[in-house]
Amino acid sequence: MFHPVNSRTNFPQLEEKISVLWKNKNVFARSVEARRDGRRFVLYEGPPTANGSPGIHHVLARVFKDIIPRYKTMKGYYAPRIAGWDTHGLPVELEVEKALGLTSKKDIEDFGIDKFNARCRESVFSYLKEWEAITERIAFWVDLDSAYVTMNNDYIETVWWAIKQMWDKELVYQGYKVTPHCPRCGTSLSSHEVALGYRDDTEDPSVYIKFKIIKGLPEGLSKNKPTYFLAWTTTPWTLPGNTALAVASDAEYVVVGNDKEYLIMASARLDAVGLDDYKVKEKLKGRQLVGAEYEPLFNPHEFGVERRRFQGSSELQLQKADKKLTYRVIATDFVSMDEGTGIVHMAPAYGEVDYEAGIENNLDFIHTVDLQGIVTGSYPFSGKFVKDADKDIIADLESRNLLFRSEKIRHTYPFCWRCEAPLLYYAKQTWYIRTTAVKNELIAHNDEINWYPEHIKHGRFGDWLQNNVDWAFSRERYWGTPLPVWRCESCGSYECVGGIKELEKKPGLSGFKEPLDLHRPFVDELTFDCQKCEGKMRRVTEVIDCWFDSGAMPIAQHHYPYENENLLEDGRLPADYISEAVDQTRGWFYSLHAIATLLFNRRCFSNVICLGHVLDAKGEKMSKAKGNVVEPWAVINKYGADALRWYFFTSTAAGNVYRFDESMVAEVSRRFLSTLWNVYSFFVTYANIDRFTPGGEGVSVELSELDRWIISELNQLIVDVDSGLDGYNPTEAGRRIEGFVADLSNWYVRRSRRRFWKSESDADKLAAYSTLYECLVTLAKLLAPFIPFLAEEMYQNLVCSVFTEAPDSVHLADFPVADESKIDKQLGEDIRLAMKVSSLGRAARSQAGIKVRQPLAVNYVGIDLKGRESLERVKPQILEEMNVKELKYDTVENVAALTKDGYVVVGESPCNSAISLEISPELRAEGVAREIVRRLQTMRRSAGFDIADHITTYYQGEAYIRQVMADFADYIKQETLSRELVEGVPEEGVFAESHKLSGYDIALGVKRL
RNA sequence: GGGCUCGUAGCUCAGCUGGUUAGAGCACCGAGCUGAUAACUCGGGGGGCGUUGGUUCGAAUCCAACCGAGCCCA
Repeated sequence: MFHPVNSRTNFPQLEEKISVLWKNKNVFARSVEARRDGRRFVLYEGPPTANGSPGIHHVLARVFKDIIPRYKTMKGYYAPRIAGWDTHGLPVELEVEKALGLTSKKDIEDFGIDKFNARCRESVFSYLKEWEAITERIAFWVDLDSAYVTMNNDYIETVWWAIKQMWDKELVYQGYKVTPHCPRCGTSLSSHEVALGYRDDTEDPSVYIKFKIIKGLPEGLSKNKPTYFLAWTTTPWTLPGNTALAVASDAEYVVVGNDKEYLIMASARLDAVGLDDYKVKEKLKGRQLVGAEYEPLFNPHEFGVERRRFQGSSELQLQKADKKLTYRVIATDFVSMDEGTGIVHMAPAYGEVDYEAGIENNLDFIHTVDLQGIVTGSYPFSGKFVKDADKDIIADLESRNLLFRSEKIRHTYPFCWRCEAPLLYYAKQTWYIRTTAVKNELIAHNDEINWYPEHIKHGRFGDWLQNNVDWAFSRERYWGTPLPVWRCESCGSYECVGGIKELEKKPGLSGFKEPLDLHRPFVDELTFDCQKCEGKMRRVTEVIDCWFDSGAMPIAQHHYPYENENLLEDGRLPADYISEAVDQTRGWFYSLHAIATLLFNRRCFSNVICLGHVLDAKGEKMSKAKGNVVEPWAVINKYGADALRWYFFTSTAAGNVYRFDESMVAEVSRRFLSTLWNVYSFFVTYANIDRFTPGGEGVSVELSELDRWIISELNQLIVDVDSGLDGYNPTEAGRRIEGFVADLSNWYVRRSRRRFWKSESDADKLAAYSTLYECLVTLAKLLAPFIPFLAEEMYQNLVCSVFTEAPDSVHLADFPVADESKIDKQLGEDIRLAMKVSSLGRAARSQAGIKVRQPLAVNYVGIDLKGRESLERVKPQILEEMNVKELKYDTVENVAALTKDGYVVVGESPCNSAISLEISPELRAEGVAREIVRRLQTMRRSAGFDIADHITTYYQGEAYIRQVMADFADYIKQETLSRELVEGVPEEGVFAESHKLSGYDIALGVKRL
């Protein structure tokens, strides 16, 4: 006996019950261990930060991370999965700053780095419980107990080791990077923060400056008059940092002159600048200006400022003092003709594009401002804040006749969202990893990766690699893996430390405290002796980008190479599979790829499903501000985790955006899960009535054609689902299962109903039970990776309750293997056609107003010869489904012509169907008998009888009814489980009703025996 | 501003190696069936396949530009 299954169920409740079962039986761990001898299958879990609650998009990623290893486990792979937590980074710091009311780096330092970092340490696990709860609730099977944590000493030590490896290969260097910088908070802002602080209508200077040309003058100009390039800026304070002018190669430039001077600018901007009273002397292309040299507005060497020069990368070389310094004109592709003069002032220290152009053109690089926004050096305006220095600079230029015009404009400018100080784009010293040195390898290894969807490979990710720039990986912050670089206070030499033992051996080490904490400020106190001089080595202040932390997880989670030293050989790197959302292409996907390439020159992962984002029902991004964030718990508690999982797997291709609407999950539950459940419940109900016990292997039963058909479909399904999952396409695989379940429910079970219902337990009935049983058990296994709860419920009841020797969880079972010899493509096509013809027949009946319950003599089908053969093979099914005595074939044309003989014809290419409206007395009587049966069935139900209850039926009626009751007595008894058909008034208390059937009055009564 | 993706029925999605009249599910309307099924069956309304060009005998499908959305980067 199976446990009785109600046709309705509460999925969330069921799931929680199953969850407990798994826990009690330790199923996850056993499912992994059982495959210990199998080939390894490695999932890397991209670590989330547990300082906020998990959102619906996290559920999406986690179920995709789950399904593939579950499938692989069932296929015999050894697939341990380790959870991980990302614990460092600016978001964590910002959260803590907010909680403590701190607004600047100075605030943090006053508060104390030790106390601040202690708060960060607490904060990162503030939602750990909730993360663990949801992970378990959605059945993302991952080892939470051995989770790696990026802030642990072992983890950090491996990260240090990784940096040291790169350091030794000279892949780490110091350069500059232009970032939006708040001079008051003393920190860079992320682009997200910058976006918070844009202000329209900001008043700024708008000045036109003259740069005097020294060399490369256009010919034919009077040598007596000076010639200037005219450039424009809204940030005069960056002018002392100017080291080049940029033009557009293809644009037209003009030389205009008056009696005192010549000016050069783009013709397109002449009117806007208002040089009407100047005469055009010459026209030329931008490229003709390239290389022309001009005099700096301020020679840095005269004001005690250092001058450095790019060497083709972010590295800079100090330049000697040069009294006759000149700068030159370069061509770039970003010169705008919508504002300014078409000649752009370039200050590589104070603009991102300027900086990039600096690298490309080996320009000079000059810093004239410090991090507080104060002008350095010995300029007349030194010591002033940049925005205050503006007017002094303008005045200075005017006094030297280098100012053409000075105005004010209003435009949009970014301010610090916390302190409202104007942001400065500022080149800061930063540590870089020279990823460009391995660019070819990055590209080559990307070729070895299977991307789903495929376009990411050469699209978003491939492009990113093609345009690779060195990784600026240091952060001037507090809560992160400290950069393991020490600098000598006296000679300035650097050393990189790659591990704790190495550190302990450093001569003169001081500040080492137990218990060791590799975070600031404790590492900052570790000093040792310089090997080159008598000086002391002190750690630089930076921490590293937390993307480096997470990108190092393949080795750091195993504390490589200090432990697990064989991890490169035993299949743990590369991973077989990872999955995250698309925004990780330049985040985690990249950091994994880059680090593995830099360290080991191999790819880091072999297959990756790159997920689309989850948007709200209107297609808009979810945000707290909009209030459209979907709370995963609400959905899970209402519909269950399986419904949500199924929605994520099948609603759209994984790479597309998800337009999340709760009603979609509801639909999934109704359409798919409850259909499946009802087939299951139907089976259990009838199997229990008939005390069916599955025979297991080796018991042969004579299958009917219908059985052979669904078994054929089932085996085809196994092939399809297997190849879908093997190809990292759960969507396609899931949709196939949906199709199968629809066929199973709406054709196989409907067509087999009578086989289950009939009283005698013959071979045919056994075949039906065996077949449906096989379908359900196989479905449970196929579905296990998708909807682990429901699959388990079915398996527990269908398999475990019968076969004590079977694995005690569906997740310990093997994935089904198709028996391709049972796939009968022809039979599949035959049935498909039978379904179509049945549909046409029903349409014809519907049009004629004749119920399916009324038997008809003949059904004409217009179809080609091949179709006739098909239908002939499955004829009994059609006869029964259509309730006709005979099926006749003809050409489509001839069948269509039957209309004029009073037939009703319905057609849909390539076939049609016709029925006659004539009904013989015999057929009419049979129809009435079926009406009576239906009535009695309904009454049984209304009376509250059990399906298997036997009854006595009472009837009264006119002669015709009595005749029908007599003629069809056996049939009626069998269908309604009536032991007797008694003519007469039922006794007191019997459930009775009166009806008019086909024009005849009838009174019926049913009594449970 | 650049890159990638997406745009097909009211909604969610198929179709897109070019080839009859563009499909499914849900929703809606009408009818039917009902002792497995909040299921099912039949019918109906609802589509200028984002727009505009081009290639072709033929374009939802290939190409180009544009528009809109999402993401990433400026």
